[in-house]
Amino acid sequence: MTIEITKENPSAQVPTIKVACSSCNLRELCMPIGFKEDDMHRLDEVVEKRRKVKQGDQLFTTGDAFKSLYAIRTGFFKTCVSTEDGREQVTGFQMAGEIIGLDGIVTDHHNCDAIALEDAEVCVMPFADIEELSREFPVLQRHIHKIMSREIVRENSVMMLLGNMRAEERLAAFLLNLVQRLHARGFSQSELTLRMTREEIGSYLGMKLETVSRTFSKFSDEGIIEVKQRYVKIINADALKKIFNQQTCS
Amino acid sequence: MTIEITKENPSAQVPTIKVACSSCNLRELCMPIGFKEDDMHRLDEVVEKRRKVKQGDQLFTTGDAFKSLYAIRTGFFKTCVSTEDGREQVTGFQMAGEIIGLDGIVTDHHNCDAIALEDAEVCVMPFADIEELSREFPVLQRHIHKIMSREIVRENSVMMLLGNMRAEERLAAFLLNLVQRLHARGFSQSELTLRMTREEIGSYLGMKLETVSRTFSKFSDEGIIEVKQRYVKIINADALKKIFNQQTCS
DNA sequence: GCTACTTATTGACGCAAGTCAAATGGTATG
DNA sequence: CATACCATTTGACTTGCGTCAATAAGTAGC
Repeated sequence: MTIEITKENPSAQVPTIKVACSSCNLRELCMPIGFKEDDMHRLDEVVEKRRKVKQGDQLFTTGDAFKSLYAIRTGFFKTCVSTEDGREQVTGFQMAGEIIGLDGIVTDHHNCDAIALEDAEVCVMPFADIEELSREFPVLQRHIHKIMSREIVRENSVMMLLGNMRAEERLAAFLLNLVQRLHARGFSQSELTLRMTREEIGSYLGMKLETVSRTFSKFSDEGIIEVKQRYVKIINADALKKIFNQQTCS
Repeated sequence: MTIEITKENPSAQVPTIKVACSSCNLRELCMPIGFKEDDMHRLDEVVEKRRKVKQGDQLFTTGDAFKSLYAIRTGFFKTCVSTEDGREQVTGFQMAGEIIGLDGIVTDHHNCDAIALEDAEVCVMPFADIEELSREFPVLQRHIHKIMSREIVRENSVMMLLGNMRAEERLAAFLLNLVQRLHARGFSQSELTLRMTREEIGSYLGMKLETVSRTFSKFSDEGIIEVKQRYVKIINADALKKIFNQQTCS
């Protein structure tokens, strides 16, 4: 039995209830397109239940048994890995419609931590079910492959960022990527509220929080952006793109 | 029809000839274990043909249509991405038994260049066939998923390297990873011949070739390794591991 | 074996980003 | 609404690595 979750029925949003992808407004972000109407309801089987994660709590942590992938329904996450001596590397920031947990497939245990940066809700998708259904539906199979490939390609460009770029380029790339993803979700193309601290941005971009702060201030002084704590407004997107793309001088 | 390729029959190793995974000595590296004897021969269908790539040549390049994954049979590759202004980031080094091309799935076009660092031979595996067969064989399906997940996890640790570690730690990690993979292929645990230049190592590790060279010399002065151009001998693996793991002082 | 070219090593110096530190602004808690 | 605690900003100083440059060691072509 499937219970439709709507804004009008918020009390239905408890972890143990069956939920439907077929009626989810994020479907086109996390599910394949081109499904037939009939098959769509088979897809609903993938989502076992929903789970709420409070800000600051972990969805999973390194070493946890891997059982499911998670589609973010609401909220914002960071994933990170740590060295033995406690240094932390943020490996990504994830928002609604994105899938986390792929790191766990290879060893059957998670290889990073996923932490909610704001109160969040995820769809729990048992990986065994995903595999079974994707044997039946080539379009789902292809979709899963694309999601994993996309993550590989994303990480390639982060490596480029970390290996070759200077602080200003990194932050410009970061901001552009963030607004672009937010825009795809119906938010503003020029304004955003950061869900992470300067330290977390710095960890992701391979720089110290002071350098992040200074670079924000520099962009602000140059009239490229407006910053007030977590609020950022992009005044001159072209200037940001120019910093990111060429940095011809040097 | 399948023609078995052996050392005794080298003339069979031309690109257009059908080849067999079932008799390949690298099978346990690139193919799933637990296949039944009968099914094993179905697996042979995956490899369409072999392809030779000369040192310095590209197996594929950014923008090429994606059609196949490649299993490296012999030789050594680097994969890299570039910025518009020509800066290059090496995203990985791949050796026999490893799979390249996963970057192409998401957009149906390759998103990096794969270049042979020595004469190489790869098994061409059309992705459509892989997908079809993996619908039939869950063990193959799971294997593909694990390979992609492994790549994601590997890139996570490169991000840690690039974002948090100092030059010595990066090079120590690099050397340890390389000998470990070579050892798994039956080579020495303590000696290796680098297939890449200092510049390529530097690109991978986010440092300049001079810094790579200096760090090699420093390890050599400290008696941790012996270096003569591309030849490297690890004298004190524990010292390397210590540099990589803690770097407690700083 | 000579010439030309690529790769690697080493030194001297400069700078982008790190470190340390202090002040300020925000936010949560009782 | 006062207290405590973070997060952020900014300044002063340090440093690891980059840059530039010269030399040496390999390697390929003729």
